[in-house]
Amino acid sequence: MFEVLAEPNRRAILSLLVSSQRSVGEIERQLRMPQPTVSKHLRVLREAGFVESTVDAQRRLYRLKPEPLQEVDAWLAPFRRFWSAHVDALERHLDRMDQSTPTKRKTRRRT
Amino acid sequence: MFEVLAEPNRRAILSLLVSSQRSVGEIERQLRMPQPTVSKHLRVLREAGFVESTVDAQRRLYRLKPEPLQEVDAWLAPFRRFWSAHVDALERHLDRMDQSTPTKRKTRRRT
DNA sequence: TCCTTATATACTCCATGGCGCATATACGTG
DNA sequence: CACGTATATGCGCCATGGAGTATATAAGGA
Repeated sequence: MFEVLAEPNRRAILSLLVSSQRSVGEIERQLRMPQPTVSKHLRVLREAGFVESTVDAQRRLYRLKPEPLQEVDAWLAPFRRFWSAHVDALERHLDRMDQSTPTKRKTRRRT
Repeated sequence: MFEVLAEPNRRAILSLLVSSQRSVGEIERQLRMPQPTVSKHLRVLREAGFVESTVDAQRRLYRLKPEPLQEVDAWLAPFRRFWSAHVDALERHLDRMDQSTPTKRKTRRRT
């Protein structure tokens, strides 16, 4: 999942599709990348469930599927808790930097 | 950034650090990976700003830094809008699947 | 049917990156 | 200062994956 997103062109395709579905040719033109490249990346995205396609004459219309990105979002959840919990920690940190009153630290942090 | 996250061991390290900081040895033991591997991944994570370390005798204590993951979170934002907007779209889709009344589609989709 | 458009696939080349192993560096301790 | 512990780095090997080029497949139109 993250490997799929690691490729810049693929992220570009996803970002392009977020507004509306597109044909391969449209993606090719808007992102200025060769057609085989687009098709290959679409294949990867499709097999990973990031996009799906429907046939429209000779065109294929590709559109986003939410699930994989939702999983990424879910993976991020614990870290979101982490960084919101550390808004306070920053304050505590700044407090700790106040070495001018070096009283014995009582809230000692466990390792 | 996504390339850094593409590596499973690195994600494991991050997930481990979310609860508290750890030394290299602790990570090594808890994730059952050889020490050079841990150090190398930590290097990548450090250079990408995902973690930072402080010296504690011969140990290095590594802890999370929120910024890069917050960027990932930010990248995800437009897609979040997309999938919440498509709760309705799902209903419309199911509606469209009702092929039992195949009248000429009037809401023809623009490309 | 032939030609054009649209998309997918096959193949080769090359760069990148992870791993294992050995080794270097740094610090604390007897 | 010698030794053990903790961590970092260097090197060689190998697999993976992206780019480019050529070609295959499929559908529409004259």
